[in-house]
Amino acid sequence: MLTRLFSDPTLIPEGQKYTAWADDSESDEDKMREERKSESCEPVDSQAEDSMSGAPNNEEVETGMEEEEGEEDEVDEENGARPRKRGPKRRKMTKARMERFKLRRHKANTRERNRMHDLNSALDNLRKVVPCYSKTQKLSKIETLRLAKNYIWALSEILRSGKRPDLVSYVQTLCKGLSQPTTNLVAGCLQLNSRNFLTEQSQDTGRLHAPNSSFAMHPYSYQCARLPSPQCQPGPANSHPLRSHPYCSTYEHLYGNTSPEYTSSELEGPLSPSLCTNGTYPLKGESSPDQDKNYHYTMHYSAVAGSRGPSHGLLFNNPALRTGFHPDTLLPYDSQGHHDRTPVYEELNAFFHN
DNA sequence: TAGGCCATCTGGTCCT
DNA sequence: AGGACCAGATGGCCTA
Repeated sequence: MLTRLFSDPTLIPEGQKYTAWADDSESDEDKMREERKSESCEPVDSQAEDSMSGAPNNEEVETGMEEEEGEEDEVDEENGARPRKRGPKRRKMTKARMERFKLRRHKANTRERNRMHDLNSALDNLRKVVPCYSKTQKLSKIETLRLAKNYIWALSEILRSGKRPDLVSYVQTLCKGLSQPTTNLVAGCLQLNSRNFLTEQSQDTGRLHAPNSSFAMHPYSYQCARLPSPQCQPGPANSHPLRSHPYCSTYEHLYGNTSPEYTSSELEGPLSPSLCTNGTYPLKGESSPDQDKNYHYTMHYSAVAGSRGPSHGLLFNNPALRTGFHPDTLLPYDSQGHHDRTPVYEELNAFFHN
């Protein structure tokens, strides 16, 4: 690869590993890529750069780039050949200019890589603060953004209305526009029994979209029953999944049981088999006996507790919160351990149960 | 094997 | 001039 020709380890930030750099063996694919790069290597050098280059004409490199030179190469588009390129004429590449171009390109590639890594890092942080975080089964970028948007919207509605949202509506809000696997994941994280979901959806539409529902003004359609995520399914014996799963907080944990059909007995009983009306998207490892040890999902509500300012006065102006709940004691998310926010959960839980 | 997701390279554009 | 940002292209990996 071209970049490898100029691979300078000092240009790679410490602690960052890139596949392209880590792999020292040059595969056929790499060679093909290099050839492709050489073909597209047509830098337009500035006059200044040209003047800097004191290379004599006999230093001109015989490469495919010179093919762009001359009128004879500007082929008529109607003939189906390459379109005539605009801009200044390509200058012949001397070795020195070629070296400078490659160095420039290499530096730009490094910057771009770092930029994308920063972007991915930020995305990872976002994954941690939206519901259903998992280190082992990450949400895709687009799904993370969608879920984050829905989550923000749901929290905003809670703040605005000051009411406990309906469980199903809450899940619907979170899952709006998400893919089926992600929807299953979120629903599973919320311990939403798929049978209940179907029942409520088909029989209780009026309640779901009742005027007093926090999420009633944004109805949307669903195509499939939401599967209880295997990651949060009940463990062996009579252990409640929420109790057996230290990182699996739930809607009920926070808001209490608000759905008539969503009883604790159903929660504690065996969940119905995985159900999907369109028969697709069973999650990987759904029936795996050791599924619990492989997945750890969290539900996050600290954003509600951490909200401040006049626009979020609802929670903190609530008398229930004035007793024993001190928002000033809350730390920014980054300064807290990710799984170390139990007191916040408890206080929020107390608020929603008052 | 097709499709989704991702990392990387690349050239263009805009800004400082 | 150089960096940031962006979008297109490409190929690898994984899964249904």
